Amino acid sequence: MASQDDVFKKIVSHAKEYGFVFQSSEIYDGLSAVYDYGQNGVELKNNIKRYWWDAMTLLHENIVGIDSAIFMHPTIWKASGHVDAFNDPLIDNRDSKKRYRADVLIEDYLAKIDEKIDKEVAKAAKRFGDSFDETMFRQTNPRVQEHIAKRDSVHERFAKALNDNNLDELRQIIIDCEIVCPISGTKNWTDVRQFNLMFKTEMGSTADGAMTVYLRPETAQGIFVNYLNVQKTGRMRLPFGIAQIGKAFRNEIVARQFIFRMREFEQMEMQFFVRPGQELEWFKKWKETRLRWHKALGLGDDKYRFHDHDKLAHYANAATDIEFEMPFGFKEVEGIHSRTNFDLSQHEKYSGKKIQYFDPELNESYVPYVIETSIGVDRMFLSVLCSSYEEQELEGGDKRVVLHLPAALAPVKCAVMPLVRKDGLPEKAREIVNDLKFDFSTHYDEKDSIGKRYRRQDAIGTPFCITVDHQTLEDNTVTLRHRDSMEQERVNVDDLHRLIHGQVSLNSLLRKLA
RNA sequence: GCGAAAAUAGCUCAGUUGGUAGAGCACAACCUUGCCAAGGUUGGGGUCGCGGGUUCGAGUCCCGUUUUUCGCUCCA
Repeated sequence: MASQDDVFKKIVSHAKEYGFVFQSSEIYDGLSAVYDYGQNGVELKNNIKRYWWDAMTLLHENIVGIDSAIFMHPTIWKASGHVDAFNDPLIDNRDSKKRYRADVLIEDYLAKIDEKIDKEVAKAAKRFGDSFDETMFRQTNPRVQEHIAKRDSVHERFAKALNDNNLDELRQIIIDCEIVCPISGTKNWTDVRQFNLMFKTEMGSTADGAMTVYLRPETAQGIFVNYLNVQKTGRMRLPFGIAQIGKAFRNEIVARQFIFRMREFEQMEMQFFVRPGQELEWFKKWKETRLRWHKALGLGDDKYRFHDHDKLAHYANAATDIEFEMPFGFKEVEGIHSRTNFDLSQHEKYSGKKIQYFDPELNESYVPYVIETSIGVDRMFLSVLCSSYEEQELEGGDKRVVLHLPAALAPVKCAVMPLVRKDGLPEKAREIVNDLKFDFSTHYDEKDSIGKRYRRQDAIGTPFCITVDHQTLEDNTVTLRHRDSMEQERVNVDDLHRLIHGQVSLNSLLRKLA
């Protein structure tokens, strides 16, 4: 396990040293759980996104893409359940380590005062018998009056604190009322915090005209609210899917493990709309389709497993994760959910618009059911990086660090280098670059020894190195060096394009899926 | 969020009882160089995460804070 941690540390260092991932705002000490992609990272990430996008939209004629805004109408998050589920003021007891809703603690306390009053009343009623005047008793009895005064003053503070969303005041009420933890019996409380996972901001420039809007915590809702637009303008017939790639934001309480759990992250989601009753059949189909997409990358079939959910979310009737073996264990990379008609029905209810599909075969209208495939771009990036990283011992005791990236995902496809920096070799190499650069991301490098230059390319996962030597000037051939085997072959310059294209194009990956 | 550990050059790290901030690799320039991190010369780069305190003097001791990692907790 320790060596696994070491490997992960090395991968994180490597990611920084070679321009894949940097900590955000690093020169200002960084920002917790936010990361930037560097010059090589952005290329790798874009290639991953392109692989997914093409697999969805090119290979399925009934799947189209959209790009919805990050800002959405706030009511959408009420409809989806995101607002209510995560707006509670929470407080922890440091001794029992239990977490409570602060408002519930105070309400319980108020209820207990009422119980005390009722007890006093009951006792008096027993004593006075038929002549007991309850209203009079409540208004005049000093002990009851004391309880009522206490209750009313606390209730007033409580209502005001809730209304002002004043968390400090909520805590102060708990302290002042000497409310104890039901488990530990102590008053050792933390601050009251609101664990809303959604980031809030304001839209509109004037204070009174401003509206609270949220940064979306998932991209899925952007698809649901555009269901009608796409279905109608695209003349889509069920079953069909809508795909989207975009940023999402979650104010995670604990965000850790490098780019595995970030506060700002990117999702690739596809919502597939089907006839009610057929959803589980499609769920199964998409499980297989998605796993095939992962395995086509060749990172190792044994690195994947399904994790079926036993406990289902309120909106789902089946759910599974595709987990990938990271250096820190099997972790969720993609989720596949059968979301029923929950989301579209909720939007029907909250928007007042009819969101249905007229099925010409059944001759009836219904709210479609949805199968969702949702994959984290950054997690995918991490899984590719981790499984590609290798420290090799070479013959003669040399070492090299090589990224065995799938060639189609590599940030740089080939590097062209003159064997020596003289005799017209650099010029010839430039000539080759100027031809290849229109189709492939191509590096030129003439600095340092040839071995060193190979190692530099290995470290960022460049699949091919092309070396120009004196023979090139005579017969127009170069050596083509393969990253993984380190083997070289002598090929004609005119064949380079064809040879490289066959290995590095997305096309070659996509064909495995057909 | 709680507990623990760490932070020194781009990377990996050393830095003695508190006494002028170092190494290897990397980077830049020039020379040399015929295929897997070659050699030579020269150079750039660090207010030791940040802010206080103790001290004649702090990378080193104390307090706070930020970030990261690990365990627990949480995860619609």
